[in-house]
Amino acid sequence: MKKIDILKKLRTSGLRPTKQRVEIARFLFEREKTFHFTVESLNKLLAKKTTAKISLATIYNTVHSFKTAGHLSEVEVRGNKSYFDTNVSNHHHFYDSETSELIDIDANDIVIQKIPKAPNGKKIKNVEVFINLKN
Amino acid sequence: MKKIDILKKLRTSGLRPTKQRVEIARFLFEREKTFHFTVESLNKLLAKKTTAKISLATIYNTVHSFKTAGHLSEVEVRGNKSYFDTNVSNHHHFYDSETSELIDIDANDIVIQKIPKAPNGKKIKNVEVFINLKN
DNA sequence: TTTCACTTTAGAATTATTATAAACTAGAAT
DNA sequence: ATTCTAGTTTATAATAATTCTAAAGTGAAA
Ligand SMILES: [Mn+2]
Ligand SMILES: [Mn+2]
Ligand SMILES: [Zn+2]
Ligand SMILES: [Zn+2]
Repeated sequence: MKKIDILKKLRTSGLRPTKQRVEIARFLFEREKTFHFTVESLNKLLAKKTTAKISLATIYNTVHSFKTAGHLSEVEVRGNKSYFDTNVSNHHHFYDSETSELIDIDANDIVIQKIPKAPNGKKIKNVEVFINLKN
Repeated sequence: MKKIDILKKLRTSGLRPTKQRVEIARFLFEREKTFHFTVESLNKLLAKKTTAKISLATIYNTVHSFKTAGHLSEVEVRGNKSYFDTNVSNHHHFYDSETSELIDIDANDIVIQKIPKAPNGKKIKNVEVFINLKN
């Protein structure tokens, strides 16, 4: 992903490209593979990777803006901490509770044959599969 | 579920049948259908239902003991609050984000045809499906 | 250069949960 | 029945994750 795309991510999130936001955006989006993270882990990684200091509040704010804009998704998986995901397409996850790690599963790699119909008056928004792992 | 079974739930959880614990256990287990709850919602419901005052700490402790003993399961579903489930068998859920409600889906009502194999050195512990609902 | 809306940040506040430690209670032993 | 004691309850403190607040900083445009 090029720098121009980073600026686009920010623009489409309604965010001005400040030093801090560009650092965060580059760290999140300039990568090949999906990145799963918590705000805590992102904060630590950013502190190691970059010279500039970025406050936790800015990380929370920026991550939420990206989520609202659809550039990040949130994965419900582990207790009382939020997990975020740079993969915003419809997909599934392995979850390794030993390491607290998520691994992507492509939507096409899981095929559901039989599914119940939604309760009265409701519709199905999406289906999420978690495959929990053990050693 | 009879009172004798309630006492068994407590005994098998390593808990003496105190007034508070019996109240909690009866409220959780003397019902036909699955009950999904948070500690907060359980606390409110118990406060309405019973005369005796039960402290929040006791509710947390008792719920955790039941979970450890396998009489309750925890469902990862909504942000930063824990959801518990009186259905401890392998099953799936509808999740209605409008009402924050879970609805059980019998394991047999979802059939998965194709599933990826676990990553190197890992095994599949279980598969959980969430069907998110909208209006 | 001044302006001013937007931004960052430290720290306070809030929420969910867990830990602590003093007062209480159920049984067992006398 | 009374005593004893390990287990229990509870208020409150501590912790953890997140959100809020308000003061200081920044930068593009006037
Ligand atoms: Mn979660
Ligand atoms: Mn959760
Ligand atoms: Zn993912
Ligand atoms: Zn359930």
